[in-house]
Amino acid sequence: MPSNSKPTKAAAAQRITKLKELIGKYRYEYHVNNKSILSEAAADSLKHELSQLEELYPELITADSPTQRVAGEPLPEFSSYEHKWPMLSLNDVFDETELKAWEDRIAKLIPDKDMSYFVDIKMDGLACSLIYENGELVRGVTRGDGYVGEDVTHNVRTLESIPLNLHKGVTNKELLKGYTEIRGEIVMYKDDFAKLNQQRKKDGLELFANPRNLAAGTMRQLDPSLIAARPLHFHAYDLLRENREDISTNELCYGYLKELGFIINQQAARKKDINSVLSYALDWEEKRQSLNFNTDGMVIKVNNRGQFERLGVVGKAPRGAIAYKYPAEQATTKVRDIQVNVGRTGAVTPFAVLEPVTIAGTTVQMATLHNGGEIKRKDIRIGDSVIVQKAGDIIPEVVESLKSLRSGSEKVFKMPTKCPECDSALTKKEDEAVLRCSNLSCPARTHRQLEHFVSRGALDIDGVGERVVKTFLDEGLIADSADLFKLRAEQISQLEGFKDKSAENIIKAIEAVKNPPLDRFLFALGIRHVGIQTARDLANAFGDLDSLREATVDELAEVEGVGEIVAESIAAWFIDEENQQLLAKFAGLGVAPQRVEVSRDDRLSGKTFVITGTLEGLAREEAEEKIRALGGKVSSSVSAKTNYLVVGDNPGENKLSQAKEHYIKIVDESELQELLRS
DNA sequence: ATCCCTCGAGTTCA
DNA sequence: CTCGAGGGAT
Repeated sequence: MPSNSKPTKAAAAQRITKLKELIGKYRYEYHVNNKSILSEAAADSLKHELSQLEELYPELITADSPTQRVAGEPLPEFSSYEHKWPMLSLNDVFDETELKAWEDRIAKLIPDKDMSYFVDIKMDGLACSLIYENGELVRGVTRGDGYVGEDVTHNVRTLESIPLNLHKGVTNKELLKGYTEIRGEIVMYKDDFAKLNQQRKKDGLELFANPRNLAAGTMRQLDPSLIAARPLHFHAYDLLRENREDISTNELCYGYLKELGFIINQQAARKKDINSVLSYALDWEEKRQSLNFNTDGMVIKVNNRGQFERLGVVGKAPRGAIAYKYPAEQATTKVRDIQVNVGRTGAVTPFAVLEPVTIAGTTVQMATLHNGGEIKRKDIRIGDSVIVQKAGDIIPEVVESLKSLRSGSEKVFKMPTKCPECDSALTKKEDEAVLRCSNLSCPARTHRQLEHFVSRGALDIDGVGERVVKTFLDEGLIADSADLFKLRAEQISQLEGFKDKSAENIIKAIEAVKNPPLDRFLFALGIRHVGIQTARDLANAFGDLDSLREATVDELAEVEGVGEIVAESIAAWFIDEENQQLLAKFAGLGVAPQRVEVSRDDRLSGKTFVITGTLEGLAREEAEEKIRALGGKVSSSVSAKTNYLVVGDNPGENKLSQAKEHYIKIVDESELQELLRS
């Protein structure tokens, strides 16, 4: 959590006031205007900070603090409707210990031997209750504050997944008589959401924030025809009757819901004990990305509905059910500082140093800010409270700064005008976003270039990574990439942390890459705009280093994928005096790239592959290599021209949904192997 | 001139 | 993984 030292009482009081204001505003917008100005996770994070401060200074707790009350207000535009039975919320648990504590609590209250559980995915949508009289839909009501909701009958009638009449074929005919209430969640599927947003992007409209907000926003439209135009779906999870004996277990309940014509989650299942519940929940924590709707956890209920009733209600939540919440993917924290990094091309990129915060199970303390423009656009200042999330589940990103929480001591960050490494001037090209160090031999650039040279995909020297490169540079053993080939084992073994054996190994590894394939060597040189793909195209077109060196800009630009800008950049690199010396140095040390052989086997020619997720049998690079060897192309993003999407473990959501959209063939690893063999 | 596709560059943490 | 820019098709 933010702030590790204890704040003074005055500072805490000030902070508490601001937190209360912001959380209050969030609640108001959320419940009254159905607008989410913060994600639930971010709001939770702020509430957590608030309750921590209140714990520190209990005398600062007031009755109107968000930590003290629970309520919401119905929408003014719709008429309110009082729920016959309140739509309670659930208490949360976050880990095994808390889950087992819940089990202990209910076991004490009901010492039955035959306790089993019913588990379902907790959908991130809009809770809604449907009332049927004698089998006919008469009313739809939103959750509201749990006691009073909004009458959205006209709107729910437009959803195709909501039957206007309960299906007569149900095995329990009682359910078709009298009053029957069906509860469930209205959601928008992720692929539908992506499609809608893509269309809006094309039309230049502002993008929707997330499926839940869009579903909620849609339901509060007063014109039902607008709702019909948006793809919403109702997934049922509960059925309530005056006579509770009509349905004895939740498992049966789900069966009836299905028979009555409702969508239920396929993943819902009965579990015989709490350990099976836990492993099921953990299993879905990993697989949840593959669901077509968002979820932040699982709902666990006592399966027997009689037992559930007997357990009763504490506060605003039933004892017999619990929400097992997955770790949030968003949290709030503070920006301690903003610093900059100099990259291989001299690009200066700022990043935020954050108060460490746990997001989705990992501790985050840094996040890139991309460039000065980004900082300005998001108005991020040193000392700001910010919302941080993991983009694509891996890379942390600062979503926004919470301006209303500012105390006035925050500092505006200015991009430096001089290189932090070598003090040279920084320049920015017209309408380019990045700032670059003008000094071609800036030590930071040399350093990063060397790291690139030895990296995977480039020369890939075994045992030589970032750490070792830095040591060699600092100790003055090398000044450029060619110097690596001059190294002797005695020089290395003298350094701290290296033994004779490891020094030998490094020398061997360096020797082993003296004749790299031309494409890798070109890539390793680090010419601007020449990545591995372009390096490959160039290697294929020119065959050897000398022909490439002598090529004119026009000749270079004839290569597929190389245009004027890239051609100029390549020619300029070879003309540069220092680079010529470097190449001569390589030649003198016996470093000679191999000509590339063009493959005869072209069974996959004309086919474009994209890989997502982790493959089990072969490394990603190997797979790419094999596809290329057979004339296929491997691209990094899915488009209409992609032929196959190879899906491994933990696939990227985006690629998957785009592939589905373009009806691209999706293959798993074994199917890929099959393609490579046949 | 405009759109779509592809590639390069920079990035975090375990 | 995401963003933005370069290349090429239309």
